[in-house]
Amino acid sequence: MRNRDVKKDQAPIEDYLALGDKLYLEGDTLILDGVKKSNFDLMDTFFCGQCFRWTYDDKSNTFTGIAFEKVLKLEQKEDHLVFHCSKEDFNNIWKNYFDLEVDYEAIKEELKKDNILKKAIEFAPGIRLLKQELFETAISFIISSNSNIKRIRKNILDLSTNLGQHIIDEHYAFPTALAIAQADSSIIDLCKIGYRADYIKKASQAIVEKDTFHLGHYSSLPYEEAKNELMQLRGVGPKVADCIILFSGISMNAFPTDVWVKRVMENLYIKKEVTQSYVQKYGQERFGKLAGYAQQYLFYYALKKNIGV
DNA sequence: CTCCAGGATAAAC
DNA sequence: GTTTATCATGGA
Repeated sequence: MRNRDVKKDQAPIEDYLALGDKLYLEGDTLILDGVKKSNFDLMDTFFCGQCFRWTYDDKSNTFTGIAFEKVLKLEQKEDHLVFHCSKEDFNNIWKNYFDLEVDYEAIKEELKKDNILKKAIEFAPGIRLLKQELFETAISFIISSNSNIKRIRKNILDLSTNLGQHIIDEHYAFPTALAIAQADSSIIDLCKIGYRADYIKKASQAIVEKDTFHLGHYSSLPYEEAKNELMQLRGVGPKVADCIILFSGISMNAFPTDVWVKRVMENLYIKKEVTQSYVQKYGQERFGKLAGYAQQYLFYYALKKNIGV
């Protein structure tokens, strides 16, 4: 950063009451002032397993990601974030993508009444739940099944490079449903998705045929109905459906239960071995409307602390 | 070499 | 309705 005093003298172009922050224009960047790692940590947010298209360059201390057909570069400073984007893109895309109008301090305060969650939250208090594009989320988590995060990231990068629209430099948008539905199998095979290649192609074809595959439709449905409808897609079972519901922002009541969440819940809460569906319902009932947030804090905590292994 | 990875599917119980 | 073998690929 150049000179904080200069920007402080300017009138903020917008207030963000949820964060208690203000947005300033500075050259061709935007400054979101008053953000500390304790309430928004880019590293933990991008690498806690909810998304797969962000990278970090430690030489420039810059995060680069692609979403909604836009490339964004970000920097985290001591008390502010630097957005390399226009005011229009910030307001139209990133403000919602980063969930900036939701008060995470209130959410964390509520969840920290639970002593176990308190430890998980204090381990990574800066995680925010991204509102990701519905189709990208669906395909990404179909690919995630029985895989690992490193490989998922490469699969999605390859898929975007081969089938997505070129944006700038080496960056490509996530492919459209039509692009995957019509893609030649030999091109998808280049991405080394394995047996999931058939899943994403059939799911994409079904999505192209549907006129209801959009956020508004699923958000208008009760959780169970949205989940059942998503599970009609090839490659979407209960866990993947919950990931789609949570990470695209359909409902924050979802509690995706993978091996790590199952382990941490069995070890720290339930104190015995149970089924996956038992853990999923238990989490939803225990954490209610905040189940999705609780899940992500617990998942990351379990993953990094190797709980239950 | 075997085992596992943010699971889903079809088939068997 | 609930368990179980199988699925393609890469890393440990």
